[in-house]
Order: sequence, then C-alpha cells, then structure tokens
Amino acid sequence: MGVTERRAREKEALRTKILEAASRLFLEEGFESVSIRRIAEQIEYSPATIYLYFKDKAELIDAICEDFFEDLLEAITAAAERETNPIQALKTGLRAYIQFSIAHPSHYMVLFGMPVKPNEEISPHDKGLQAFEVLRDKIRACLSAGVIAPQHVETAAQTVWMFVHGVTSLLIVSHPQPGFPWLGKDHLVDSALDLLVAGLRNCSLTEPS
Amino acid sequence: MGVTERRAREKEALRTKILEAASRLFLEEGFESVSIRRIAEQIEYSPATIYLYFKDKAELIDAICEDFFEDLLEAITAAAERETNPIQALKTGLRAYIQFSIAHPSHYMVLFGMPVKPNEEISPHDKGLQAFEVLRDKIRACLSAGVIAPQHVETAAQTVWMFVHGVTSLLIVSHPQPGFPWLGKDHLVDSALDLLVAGLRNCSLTEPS
Amino acid sequence: MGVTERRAREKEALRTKILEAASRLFLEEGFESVSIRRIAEQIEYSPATIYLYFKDKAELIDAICEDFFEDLLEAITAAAERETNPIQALKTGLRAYIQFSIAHPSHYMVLFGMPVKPNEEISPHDKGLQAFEVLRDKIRACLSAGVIAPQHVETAAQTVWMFVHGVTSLLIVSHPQPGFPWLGKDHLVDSALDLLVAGLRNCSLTEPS
Amino acid sequence: MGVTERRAREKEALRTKILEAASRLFLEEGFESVSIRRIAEQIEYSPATIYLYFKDKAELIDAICEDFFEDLLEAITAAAERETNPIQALKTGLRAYIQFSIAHPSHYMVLFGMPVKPNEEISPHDKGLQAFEVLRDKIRACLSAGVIAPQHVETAAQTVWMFVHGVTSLLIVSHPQPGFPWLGKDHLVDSALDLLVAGLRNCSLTEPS
DNA sequence: TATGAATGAGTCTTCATTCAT
DNA sequence: CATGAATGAAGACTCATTCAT
Repeated sequence: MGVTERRAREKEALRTKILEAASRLFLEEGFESVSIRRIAEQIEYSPATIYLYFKDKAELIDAICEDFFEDLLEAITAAAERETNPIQALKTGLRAYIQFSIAHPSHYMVLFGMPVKPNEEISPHDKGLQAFEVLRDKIRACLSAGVIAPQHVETAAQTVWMFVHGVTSLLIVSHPQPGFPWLGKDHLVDSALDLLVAGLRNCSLTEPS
Repeated sequence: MGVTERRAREKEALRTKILEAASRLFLEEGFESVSIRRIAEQIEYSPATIYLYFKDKAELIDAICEDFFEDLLEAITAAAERETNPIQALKTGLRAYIQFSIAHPSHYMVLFGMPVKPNEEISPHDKGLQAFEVLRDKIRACLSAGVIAPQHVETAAQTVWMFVHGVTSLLIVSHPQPGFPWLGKDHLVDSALDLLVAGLRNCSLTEPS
Repeated sequence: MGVTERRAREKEALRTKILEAASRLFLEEGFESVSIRRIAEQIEYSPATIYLYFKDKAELIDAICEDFFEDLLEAITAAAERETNPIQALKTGLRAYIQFSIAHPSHYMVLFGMPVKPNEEISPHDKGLQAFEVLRDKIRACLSAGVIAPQHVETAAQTVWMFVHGVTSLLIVSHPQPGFPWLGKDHLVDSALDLLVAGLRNCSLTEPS
Repeated sequence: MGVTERRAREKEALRTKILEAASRLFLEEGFESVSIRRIAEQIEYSPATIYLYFKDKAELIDAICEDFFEDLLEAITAAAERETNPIQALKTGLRAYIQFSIAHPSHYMVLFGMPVKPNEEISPHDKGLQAFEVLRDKIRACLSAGVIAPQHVETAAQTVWMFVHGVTSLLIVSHPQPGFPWLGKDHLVDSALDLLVAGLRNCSLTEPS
C-alpha cells in the first residue's frame, strides 16, 4: 500500500510541476510562448508525457485556472474571517485578492489576461462564481450595516471587481516599467482601496435602466 | 528631384498601407491571427516586401502601438476639449479612453495586457507619457477648482489610471462571458465613473510615506 | 493441474477477446483507426497487456487476417454445401466470397488491398491456399460435369479469382461514390457472376505456353 | 524572359518530382507511409516546401490522381485508335488499361486502392468519367456491330470495369507472391480478356430491376 | 524596389513500444 | 499476469525570416 501511495503522490507532484511550469512560462514569456513543447522542456519530460496528465492543451490551461481560483477563494475567505467591521472586511478581502493575485501573477494573467473566445463553451468556473458571491456578500453586509450608501448590489459588485482587477493586472504587467514614474505598490494598493471605499460611501449606484 | 520626392512619398504610402492592413487584421481577427503572410495578402504584396519597411515583426507591432497611442491621445483630447466643468472634463476624458480602447481591443491588450519583458529595453512610448500627463492635468484642474478633495496628484492619477484600466481590460477580455451575469457595458462604465468621481470628491489620497 | 488448465483457458480467452475487439474496430472504424490503445480501451486492459499476447502490432494484424481467412473459407464452404448443380455451387461459392468480404471491408483490404512487401517473408496463409483449392475443386467439378468448356484448371481458377477480386474490391473502395453513376451492388454482383459463367461456358482457357 | 521561362520550368519540375516521390512511396511502402515528411525526405527538400506546391495533403493526392487519369485516358485512346474490329478495339483498350496501370502501380493504387471517404466531397475526376465513357462507347460499338449479345450498356460497362480492375489490382499487389503458384502475368491478362469477351458474346446482361 | 523560392523551427497531437514494478 | 509511466518518432501544418535574382 505504501507503494500505491507513493505513486499517487509522485503523480500528483508531476501534475503540479507541469502546472507551475506552464504558469511560469506564461508570466515570463507571454501567453504565446506557452506551448506543450516548452512546458515539456522546462520540466525535462517529453511532450507526450504531458498528455498523460491532461487531455489536451485546453484542459491544462483550464486546470491552471481552476486551481488558482480555489486558492484565491481560500485566501480571500481566510483573510477576512475575523473582521467584524464590514468595511474592514470588504477592504481586507479586496486586499487579499490583489495581493494573492500579484503573488501569483502568471496564474492571474492566464485567467484574465487574454480574451475569452466567444464560441468556446467554457464551463464557467464554479470557484470563480463562488468568489464573486463572496464579494456580493461583503457589499450586502456593508449595506445592512448602513456604512455605505444604499445602492444596487450587483452593479456595485461588478464595478468593484473591475476596479480591483485594474489594480491587480496593471501592477502585474507593468510595475515597475522603466520610463514610467510608478509609485510604490503598497502605496498604490492602499490608495486604491481608500478611493474605492470613499466612493461606495458617497455614491448610490443604481440598477441598469 | 521630383523623382526622389515621388519615390519617398510612395515609400511612405506603402509603409502606411502595411500598418493599416495589420491594424485592421488586429482589430478584426485578433492578435494571434496577425501574421506577416496575412498582412502581405491583404496588401497584395509579397511577405518579403514587408521586411523592406520593418526590421521584423516586433518592430511592426511596435509601430502599430505607437499609432494607437497617438489616436488614443487624440480621442481623449478631442472628447474633453469643450468641457468647461473640470469634473465633466475628467469624466469625459476617461470615458473616451475606455471607449476608444474597447473599440480597439487587440491594440489595447497588446499594449497593456502582456507583461513587460524585463530584459527588453522598450523605449517608453512618448505618446503614452503624454497621455498620462493629460490625465494629471485634468486632476490638477479639478483640484484648482476645488471640486475634488485636496490630494497628491501623482497618487490620484496613477490610482485613477489603474481604475480605468480595470474597466477597460475586463470588459475587453471577458464581457460578455457565458455563465457570468454581466450587466450592460454602458451601465458599468457609467457606474464606474460615478464611483470614481465620488471617491475623488471624498478621499484625500496622500503622497507615499 | 486444474489450476494450470484454468490459467491456460483464461489466457486463451483474453487472446480471443483482444482479437475480437480489434476485429470489431477494424470493421466499425476502419483500418486507420485501429490502434493498440483503442483496442486496450475496448477490452478494458492496459496497452502493455496486449504485448503479452502478441509480439507487435503486425503479429496482431496477421492473426486477425488468419481468422478472417478461416471465416471466409467457412462462409464459402457453408454456402455451397447443399448445391448439387456444379455451376450453382461455383456461383454460390463466389457470391459468398464477395458478400462475406464486402461485409468485412477492412479485413479484406488489409489482406488484398496493399502491395505485398517484397522483403517481408510473409508465411503464406494456409487458409488462403485452402480457400483457393476450394475454387479449383469447384471448377474441376464443372469440367467433370461438362457444364463449362474444357480448359486449363489453374488458368481458369486464377482468372476467376482476379474477377471476383475486382468485383469485391471495387465495391468496397468506391461504391457508392458521389459523381459516379454506380448501379446497385446486388445487381452488379449478379451480372458479374452471370458474365463470368457465360465466359467459362464458352471459352477454353489454355495453359501458359 | 529566359529567366522567367527557366523558373517556370524548374517549378514545374519540382512539382513533378514531388508527385513522383509520393507515388513511389505509396507503392513501395504502402498508403500509410505516404507522409509529407517522407516525401520531403525523398526529394531532399523541407516539408514546408511541399506546401508551396500543394495546399494540403489532400490536394497532393488529388493531383496524383488527376495526372494519372489523364495519362491513362491517353494510353487507352492511343492504343485502340487504329482498330477497326470493335471486339479488337475493346480488348485493346482494356489491355492498355491493365498494362498502363500495372506499369504505374503506385498511381493506380492511390486511385483505387483505398476506400473513398464518404463524407469527403471529392470532385469526381473528369478524366475518370471521360475514361469510363470511352469504355461505354466501345461496348456500344460492339453492340451496334452485333458482335456481342444485346444487353444493357451501363451494366456491361460497370461489370467489365470491375473485371479489369480485379486483374489490374491483384497483379499489382500480389504478383508475384512467394507461396502462391501464380501463372505469368501476360498469360493471365490474355486469359482474362478472352474470358471476358466470351462472356459478353454469350450473356445478355439486363438493366437493374 | 520587389519577390519567388525555400527553410528551420515551431505548433498540437497520436502512436507503438518498453520497462520497472 | 498485468500495468502505470514514460518516450521517441512521427503525423499535418504554419510561421517568421532569408536570399538570390
């Protein structure tokens, strides 16, 4: 039985290694450079081996997304767990989103860095929807507590997401960039969250007409 | 001398034709579909000809970006030209940024969607810096008029940019996405700008410590 | 001893299962779709297992052919068994050859559709030779009965075989073919056999000079 | 102009070389061995070069067929041109078909050796249909002259074709085969044609019911 | 100036086969 | 006896790029 277990562990390890190599390539060399061959080179296995772990390239990419979403969701949940102040809970959750994503830039860019192909019937990532529901919840909590202006939850949630996505992705792809006078990351994140909360407090977003 | 001039004019004309064809492909078929061959087909010249005008594909892409920046800058400037209310001028400029970029998704994503390669000494796009200066100006105008809270201009400008980048890029890459309950684009852009302005009015972003 | 026997029986059973699965794939999906992996999937064993029963793919294919020949021989024999009229016996046998082969197109084409590789020392299929001997016999019977013209048996047999091979293989590979006004299969088979018999009745094929 | 001409000639020469290499491979190593890579090796060019001459593999195969059909048609026509006796004309034409095909075994097997894929909308080969029309004509001529039994032309033509195809293809793929007592090719061809004509003289093939 | 011809390197993917366990 | 894991070789095809003309 020891053997079986070790095998399973080794198999899982290689799977993870593949995923990590793919993510790294994506980050370091761009989406276009992520090829089965390159991944295989990185892990020093043959290209064919990768197909023992993933049906095809799409499944591999999808696995990267799924894994990342799961971890991201956990990071957000864990971070905000103990906060009782709903505003703090919201800010902490969003900060966790930004920080965790910046810490895993390649995964994040795989997820949100390239256009969704419209004809591909991608199964929506459950974990992604779950994560978004957490955001809605936190906004609802603020509304219930009366600490932000009364407003349409879905509009607020989607707008907030666009905001944090902007912070996250721009910091990932171009901070630092020679020639642009970027301020420090932490300062920018703090500022962004302050601005966001100030906005929510003072702006009643309405539902679409 | 007439001959030399005509030659120069013709040469410039073909260069422009190449850029336009490439840009059109970019727009209509996405980044991945833009190959030297496809461009050559479009303009009815041979692939080899393109190399007489551009050192390699990277240079061509770079030229397209430069052009895009120029057009983007123009779009922003033109849009806000007649606004006298500084808040309106800011909003109009940002809206122009978002809308023009969404209308040229491939261009935008090439510029801001991929990690800057650290070893590549990309000459910072002058036009990009110019565009950013326009944003700073608009924020300064709001400050001077006292219509937003007193705050650190650079922090505000960078934060605002991160915000509009989030709106732009997320709408480009995943709106619409089957399985996610996206609200309408226009509604989201309006909401985002409202939230942003409310934030600026009520939040004094400080300079980095 | 019981154990040994059971083992042997089981081993034989799996071998047969492999052959049957391969044969079914052959029939249902065509020669090109028959891969060791596909066969392994069908029988729910691992690909490696197949190599315990067959040296390589060629040996497996060969075994299938052998089986096919056996079945073909049986089909021919069974069909003509009760015919007392020697002409009818010949026709019935040939018809059985054609029909059985058309019903197993991939098997037939593997056997007779590809050039014999000159350097391969293929062991002549015994069953094939046996089948051919059946044809000779039927022709001899016709000659003895005086219902066909007196002629050289081997020449007649080989010529007849070429004939029925043409009917069989052409119907397999190109009937129906869009763009060619093929008449119905049954009609063509009937016509071919009528023509053949008429030829044998009226033509004294001679031995080679 | 001399340059242009020479270029055109060279281009044509390479095209022909590709076609010949492909045909040779098909014959010598079987249909499955005909890959773009193998062809490229044979002609000592890179695989990519082949795509400068043929859009894809299908087009290459198609070109082989087209060329062969053209030559075959010419061979048949030329052979029977001077025959005044309609039976002789028919026999001569059929013999030409068999001999030309045996002399170009690979081409022939490309055309008739592998199943037509039913979903592929292969444009019917004009030359092939033309060749078949020549056969119909020869049979009609025999009928008009009253030298064969009155019968349905299309049935006779298709049956005759199946016959000569059998002779041709069996001689190509398995003559000689060690272990089978094949008689000489010429003798078999002569015998086959005699048998065929005897059949046509004495058998009134009917139209399908 | 422009290009036709050519190619090396790369794309994803499948396959028959081996070998340690 | 059976297999999970791995791979080298091959499949069709595309692309950016070069170079002689």
